[in-house]
Amino acid sequence: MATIRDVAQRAGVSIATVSRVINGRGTIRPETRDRVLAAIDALGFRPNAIGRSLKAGRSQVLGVMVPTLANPVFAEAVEGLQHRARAAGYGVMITTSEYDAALERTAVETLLIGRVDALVLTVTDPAAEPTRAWLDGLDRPVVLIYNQPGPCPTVTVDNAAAGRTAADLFIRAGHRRLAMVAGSFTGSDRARARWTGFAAQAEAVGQATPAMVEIPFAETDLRPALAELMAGSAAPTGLFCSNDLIALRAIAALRALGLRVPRDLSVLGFDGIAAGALFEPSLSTITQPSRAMGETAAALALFELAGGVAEPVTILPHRLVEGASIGPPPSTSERGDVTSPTSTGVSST
Amino acid sequence: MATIRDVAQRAGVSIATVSRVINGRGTIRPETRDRVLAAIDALGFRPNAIGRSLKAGRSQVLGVMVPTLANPVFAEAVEGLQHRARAAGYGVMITTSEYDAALERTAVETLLIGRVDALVLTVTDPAAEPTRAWLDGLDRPVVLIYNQPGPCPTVTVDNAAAGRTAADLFIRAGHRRLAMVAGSFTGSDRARARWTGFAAQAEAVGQATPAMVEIPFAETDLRPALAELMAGSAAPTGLFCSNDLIALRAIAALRALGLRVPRDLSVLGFDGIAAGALFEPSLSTITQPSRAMGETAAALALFELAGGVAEPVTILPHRLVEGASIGPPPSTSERGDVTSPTSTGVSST
DNA sequence: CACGGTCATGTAAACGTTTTCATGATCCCA
DNA sequence: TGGGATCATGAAAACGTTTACATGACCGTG
Repeated sequence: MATIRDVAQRAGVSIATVSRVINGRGTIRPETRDRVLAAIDALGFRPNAIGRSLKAGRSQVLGVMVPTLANPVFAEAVEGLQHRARAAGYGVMITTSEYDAALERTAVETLLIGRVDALVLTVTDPAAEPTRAWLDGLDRPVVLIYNQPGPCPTVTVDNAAAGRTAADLFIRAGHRRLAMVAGSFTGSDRARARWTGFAAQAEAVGQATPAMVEIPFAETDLRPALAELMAGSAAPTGLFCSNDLIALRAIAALRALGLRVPRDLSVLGFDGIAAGALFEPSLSTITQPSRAMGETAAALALFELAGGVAEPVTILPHRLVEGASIGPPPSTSERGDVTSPTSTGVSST
Repeated sequence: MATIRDVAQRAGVSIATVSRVINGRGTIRPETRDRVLAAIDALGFRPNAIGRSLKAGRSQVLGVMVPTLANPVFAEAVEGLQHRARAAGYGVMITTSEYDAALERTAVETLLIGRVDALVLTVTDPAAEPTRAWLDGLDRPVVLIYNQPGPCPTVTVDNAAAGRTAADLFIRAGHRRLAMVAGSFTGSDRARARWTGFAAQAEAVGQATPAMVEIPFAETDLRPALAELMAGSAAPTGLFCSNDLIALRAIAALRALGLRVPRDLSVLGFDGIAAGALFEPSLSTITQPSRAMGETAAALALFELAGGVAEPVTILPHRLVEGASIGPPPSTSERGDVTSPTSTGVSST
C-alpha cells in the first residue's frame, strides 16, 4: 500500500506538496501538480483515511443501530440514511440490537469504539432508565429514529395521533370491540404510544378499552394468541397491529384458523411495507415514510456535526392507506366459532 | 475526550503502562493496575480506535455492499454478517449499489476510503469486464456473496442446479410451457445462472425453450408484461420468478388481471423471504440460507484476514419449499382470455 | 534598485495509539 | 553474597496524514 511519502519521493516533492495536491489547498505550480498526480496514479495511491481521521479528530462515519434489518421498515430507513450520508462523504457503520435492551448498550459500545462521529439509533425505550442514563452520557451527536421523543433529537411520526386515527377508522366502519397486538408494549415506546392513542380514542367514544395482545418478537405463529382472542362472544371485530409484519402474520394465522379477513375480523397494520399492498386482501395500514426518516436522521446528525443544533423533535407525516383488510363488522350470528387452544399471552386492560 | 496521556498523568504512570493495562499485555503490579483502572474509570476513557488502527494498520471493520436493503434477502444476509463480525470484534460499514453497475465502483471506493480491512460484495456480475478489472485490482480480501463464482472466494447457492430443480418441479406437475421472469438477465449473473439451468432442463425433456421476461428493477407493476405473456394460446402455464419479491408482485398482478394462481398459472419464487409463506396462495419457492450466507461470508473474510486462504467457492444448500402457488396446468379450455395492453419487455429466446 | 508582497514549496509538529528497547529493582539460587 | 533472570516501568519511535510556519524565488512599484 503506497503512502503519501512514496508519492512524494516519486514525484520529487515533499509530502506537504502531495497533501496540497490531494486536498486542493494552497497554490501549486501546474507542472508540479501534474508530476504528483502522475505519481499518485502510477502507485495507485489512495489517501489513508485513518491517518487523516487521526489528524482531523473525525472519522467521517455515522453509526446506526436498529432492532433488526429483517423488518423492511428499518432496512429502508438505513438505506435512506446511507444514501444521504454517502452524499455528504460519510460512511455508515451498522449494528442491530435484535430488540434486546441489554444488547443495545454493548452494540452502541461497538460503534463508539469504531469511533463514529455521530449516532442514529432506534432503542427499545429512550426514557426507560438504564437506557436514558447511557444515552445522555454519550459525548457525540445522537439522533433517535422511530422512538418517541427522548433526551436526543428524534425523527419519528406522531404515534399517538396515528393510534387515534387507527381507532377512528375502525369506529367509523362500525366496529365496537377493538383489540391491538404488538411484539412488546413494555419494550417498545412506539407501540405504547400507538396503544395510548388507540385506546384513548376508543374510550372517547364510549367503547370498552381495547384488548391488548402481546406476542414475543421471535414468535411467528400467532394462531394460539389469536384463537384465544377470538374465542367467545365478546371477541373484537377490529384488530390493530403494531406493525405490518405482525399484521400479515395475523391474517395468515386467522386464515389458518378458518377466519376470514375482513369478513370475520378487520385488520389494520402499521409501517407500510411493500408486501402489504400485494397481499390478498391488501393490507390497510398506516404508512411511515421510512426512507425519508432515514434521510432526515442522517441530515440531522450531519447538521449537528457541522455545529448546528437540531430541533428536539422532527415529526414526519404518517398516512392512512386503505386496503381491503378492513370492512364492516360481522353481525354476531354469521361468524363461525373457533375452538380455543392453549392460553397464551392475552390480557385485557 | 480523554486520551491515554490524560489517564497516564492522572495515574502517575507512563502511557506505555496504561496501554499495557488496557491490552492486558506484559506484567503489571496489581496496585499499579488498579490506579490505572481507576483513572480510566474516572475520566471515562475509551481507547481511540483510530490511533490504534493507525498503528496496527488494520481498522477492524468489514465493508459490505449489496444491491439494496429493501430486498429482505440482502437485509438478512447483512444481519447475519454483522452478527458474525461483531462476535469477532469487527464493525461493519455498509453501502448499497441500487443494482447500478456504474455506482458499484464508486460505492466500493467509498468503503475503501473508509479503510475497511476486507470486503463482502454482491455485484451485478463479477465476470463482466469493467467489474472484473477493478475487482481483482483490489488489495484486500474480497468475498463475493450471492454472485456466481468469480475472481474472488464466493459464497452462494448452486443457482444453475436450482434452476434445473425449478424446471423439474413444473415438469413433474405436468407443465409443458414455461416462462421465467427476472429484473435483468444481463445485469444479474445469478438470474442468468438460474435461467441457464431452468432452460436446459426444460429442453432436456423436449420442451420448447421457456419464454424470458425482463422487467426493470424499479418497475413494480407487472401487469403489462404479464398480460402480454399470458395473451394467446401458447401462454406458459408455469412461471419461474428470479426472486420472491417479483413472484409476489406477479401473483398480485395476475390477480389484478383476473387470473388465478395456481389455477391459471403456477408460480415459483426464489429466495425464501418470510412474506412468501404468509401469502395466499402460499408461495412455492427455492430458499437460500441468507443469514447463514452472510455469516459464512463474514467468516471467510475474517479467515482471510487471519492469513488463511479461503476456498474459491462455498456452496450453501438451497431448499425447495412447496407452497400452494404451484398446481397442475389448466386444460386450455378453462382459462379465461386476457386482453393484451401495450407491449413491454417481453422476448422469447 | 530596494523592498513589500505573492507564489511555490519544504520542515516539522501534532493527532492517539502500540511496541521495542532500555533501565533499575527485586528475586532466587549457587 | 554475588550475579543472572525476572519483574515493573519508562522513553521514544512509528503508523499516515494535515497544517502552521519558514524559506527562497520572483514580481511589481515607487
